[in-house]
Amino acid sequence: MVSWFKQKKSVILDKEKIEELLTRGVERHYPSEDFLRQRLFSGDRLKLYLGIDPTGPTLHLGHAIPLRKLKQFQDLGHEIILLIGDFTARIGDPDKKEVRKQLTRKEVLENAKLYKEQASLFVSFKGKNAAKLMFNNSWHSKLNFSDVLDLASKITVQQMLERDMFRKRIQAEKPIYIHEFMYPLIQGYDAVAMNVDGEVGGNDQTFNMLVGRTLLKELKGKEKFVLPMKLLVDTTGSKMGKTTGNMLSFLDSPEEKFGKIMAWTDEMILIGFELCTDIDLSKIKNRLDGGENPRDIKMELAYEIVKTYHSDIVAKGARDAFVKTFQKGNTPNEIKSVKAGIGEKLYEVFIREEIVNSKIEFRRLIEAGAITNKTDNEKITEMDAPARPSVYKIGKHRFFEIKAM
RNA sequence: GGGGGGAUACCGAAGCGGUCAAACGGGGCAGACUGUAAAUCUGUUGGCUCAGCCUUCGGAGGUUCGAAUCCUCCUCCCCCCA
Repeated sequence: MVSWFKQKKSVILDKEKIEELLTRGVERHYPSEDFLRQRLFSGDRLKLYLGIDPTGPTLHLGHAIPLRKLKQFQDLGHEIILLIGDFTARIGDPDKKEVRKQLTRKEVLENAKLYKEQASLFVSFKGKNAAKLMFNNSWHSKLNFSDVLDLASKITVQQMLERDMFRKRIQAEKPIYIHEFMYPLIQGYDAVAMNVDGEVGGNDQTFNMLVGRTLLKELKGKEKFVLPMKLLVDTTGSKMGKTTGNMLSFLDSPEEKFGKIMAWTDEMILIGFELCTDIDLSKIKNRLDGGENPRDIKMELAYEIVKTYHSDIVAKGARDAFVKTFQKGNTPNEIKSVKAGIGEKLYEVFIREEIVNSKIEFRRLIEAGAITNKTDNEKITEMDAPARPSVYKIGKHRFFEIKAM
């Protein structure tokens, strides 16, 4: 009883903060918003987690959104866990089109290496309410076939088939392997293994998170809340997916991050503020409605986001670089520099440095008038133009400085 | 186990003996327009020693002057029946 009293005291019951937590960026609430509100006001210290599968070498902006939500829970004194899906990543969450290539344990661990460090930009792994880092291989690797059967008996095939990924596969007459089919079950078991009160994640994870909810209810009689977050997408739906390549990576340079955000459509400005900053949304909305140039508001968004990853000064620098390069058409301060030998042709250097893939690709760029020598302010029109020590620009965004060897 | 259908470039999808490096759509890249926006329009999207040549249509053989297209075997997938 004593410890229970202690826990009660450690949780903050700030009404405003709780409402912000319940609404900002949240797509839905399971089982209900009121359920979670009651839990938050009950004074209980809740245990919740965010699971990330280390399928790629770095976190990206999409991960930051639920991480920020996790942070809000942490700030209120709740117990938060960042779960690295080192087991689940090997299977891969089923994709709507193809069977994923299975990763090796080594690849997965390699990917996960920087995750904690990157996640600590948002949640704290230090101090008195430090976030915990867990790995789901530690329990999944111990389950045997009999355990798996017990779990599998809690979910029906019909329930599993509700997953849109599976439906799409079936519709497209593409194979679904049993190990993929079991993915939601495996991921769902995480909630049981950690015996949590809740989970946050992207809206695309709703199905998996709900499987966890079902399992926890079946096995421990516990009502797990599930908080799916809105996804950062443009009006057409899925422009920001990592497959399309324009997702902000944590490892992008500040300038790249700034530029990528500026390339978002205007319709994403408000959702961008909602999901990636703490700024009051009503003010932004008023300004947008008031006819202010969306570009300027987007610049602020880009600045705010870059600031969360780097620092105020760096964000300002990225903004200045953006203005200088794209609004005034100058050369950015920091550009990739490559060496060229005497007598080397421009295409030879570009191919060697993998700036272009082939000679014919270089030719196409020449023919399109896409390559400029910025130092001489001259368009390159000849295939065999020499590689001069100058700054070259390909298209709008790519700058290279060639230096003599 | 039986029967039928299918595997085509980054993805989807035409082609079914020569005119096929392969229509069309999406995505990518580039150009115009702009706010590096978005939308739109245009070009381009295997490689090279570039009016030509080489490699590519699941894999391996074969038929043919000639194959993505026909035949054989293999691998994989889907559907229907049991």
